[in-house]
Amino acid sequence: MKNLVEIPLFKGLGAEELAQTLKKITFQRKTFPKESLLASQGEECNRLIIIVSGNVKGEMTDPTGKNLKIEDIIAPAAVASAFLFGKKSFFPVNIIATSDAEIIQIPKAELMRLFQFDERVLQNYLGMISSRAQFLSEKLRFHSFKSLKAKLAFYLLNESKDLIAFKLKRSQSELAELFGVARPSVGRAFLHLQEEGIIDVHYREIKILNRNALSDLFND
Amino acid sequence: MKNLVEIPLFKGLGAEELAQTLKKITFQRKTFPKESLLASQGEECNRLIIIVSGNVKGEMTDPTGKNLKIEDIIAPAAVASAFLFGKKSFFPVNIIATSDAEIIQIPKAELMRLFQFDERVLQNYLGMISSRAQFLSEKLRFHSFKSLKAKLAFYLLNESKDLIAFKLKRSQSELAELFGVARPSVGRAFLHLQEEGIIDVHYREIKILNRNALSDLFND
DNA sequence: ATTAATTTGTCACCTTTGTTACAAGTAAGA
DNA sequence: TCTTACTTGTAACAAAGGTGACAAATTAAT
Repeated sequence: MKNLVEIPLFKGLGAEELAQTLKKITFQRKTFPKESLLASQGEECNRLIIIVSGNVKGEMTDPTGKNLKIEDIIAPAAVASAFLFGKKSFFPVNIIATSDAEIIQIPKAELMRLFQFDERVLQNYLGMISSRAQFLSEKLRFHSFKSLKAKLAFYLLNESKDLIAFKLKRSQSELAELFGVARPSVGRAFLHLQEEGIIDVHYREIKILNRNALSDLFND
Repeated sequence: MKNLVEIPLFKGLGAEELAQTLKKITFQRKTFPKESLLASQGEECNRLIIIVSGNVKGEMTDPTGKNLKIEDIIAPAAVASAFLFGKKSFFPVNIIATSDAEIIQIPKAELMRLFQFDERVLQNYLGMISSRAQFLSEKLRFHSFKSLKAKLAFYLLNESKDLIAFKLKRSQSELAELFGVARPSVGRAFLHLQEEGIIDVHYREIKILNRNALSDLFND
């Protein structure tokens, strides 16, 4: 049983302080087995769900029936925090446990009371939903790149962190899923970048030979 | 001089009530002439900027020095609200007035005080960021539809509002821009749907002949 | 009603990505 | 070490969408 002090929403509060605060509100604490559904796309979002331990993912179902993974959420983190206060408060994605997961659920009204009790919790929550909006905004910018090569170039530049040579954290299959394209297409895109002398690829080892050319690909 | 009661952040507050509340905090009210810079890329985002009247744009300077317009913001609206409390608390773009603009600026700490004075303001702010996230999420879901036909089918079903025949609000060129494809491709997609007997098209007049087939295009 | 501007239909050809398939390379465990 | 599972390289063909062009239809403006 993980300690709730480690949760971002409660950052800055001491253990005893947190215990006292939590006594004032009503909330649930429960566990979900791997692969189970915590919430489904379209369901009413009337509570804050926080992953205390374990991992979950947000997944959108696309028209061909394939699932497009939007995000991995690794404990400790909140789910659907940005959708709790909107006009249409419905989950935008299916929330699925990718491991056994322990969560807490706080009803919306109780969360508001929590904000009144402790300004730090409010600060934390504002930070969480703001970061979420930033994340979505970046994801959208990413999807707006027209060609696969542009997406790959953007991804590689971000991954490289100013290093010339580095190792990819994901397989080509995972990249294909992230980019929403077929796996061989990712292979081809790597091949093209290599043929153009922009990068050097050997399995997951990447060497950036022409950083400017790489950024030109998405800075049209 | 626009009335601040019309601003979304202060929705639900009466004029007198709002005046009293605003007396308790420190904030700036000022005007910017057309083309002037309200905030620059990289600058710390430590205040909420609300456009009371006029229009501004967000513009990004890319590595090669070109300016790329990211977003238009039309009064009344908040600027960079997700960057005030987020992890990356720097303006990601230059904020430039595209007309004479009247704004108010509330320092972050004063905004927090405002949240304490009036829970409705907090609710409004939470709602604003939530709506933004919902907007982004829907946009993302739309982009996740793999084929143009799926996007078009989704769009047509949403536009139809249970009617069999209706008139499109947008031209094919506008749809092309919305979908991120070329204009003739939109025309082809309409043609295909017509050839398949799913819809009947005559310029902007649309008749849905097979609603199920239409939803199948993005539902599986 | 007539003209001008915009929108739409459609064509031919090109590029990118999807699909399927199989061989070869790599990593991790027995 | 050897085996097994997974990842990568690559090929051939299909399908979707991009591009540029032009005519025809519609709408807006005079």
